Amino acid sequence: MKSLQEKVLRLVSQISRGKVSTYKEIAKEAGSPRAWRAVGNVLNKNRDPKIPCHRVIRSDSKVGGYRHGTKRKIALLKKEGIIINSHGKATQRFRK
DNA sequence: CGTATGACGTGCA
DNA sequence: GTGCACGCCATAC
Repeated sequence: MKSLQEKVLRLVSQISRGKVSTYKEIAKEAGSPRAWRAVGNVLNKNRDPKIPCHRVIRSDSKVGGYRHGTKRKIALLKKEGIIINSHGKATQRFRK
């Protein structure tokens, strides 16, 4: 039985560049549709350089937060090709 | 073992 | 449309 963290990290690392996913979707794919809370926690505590955690946004299409700073996350997403609205929303498509 | 926290989500005023 | 409050899971202390 893999820890939630392992599943989450794996799914996040599977996200293609230029695309984003949501905490809820990841939690659902991880096997716990109600664990989006834990998903965010895992990513926060486990800052892995090989995990594009900045590609994970909220279900509202909002960028959400980032351990390094939300601004940083937005900048990375923009570099990836994701367009962020003035309201902090990712107008680009999400999921893989 | 029990309490508190968190990069959240949804509902209601 | 905006703001507040409650609910939820897993992990850390």
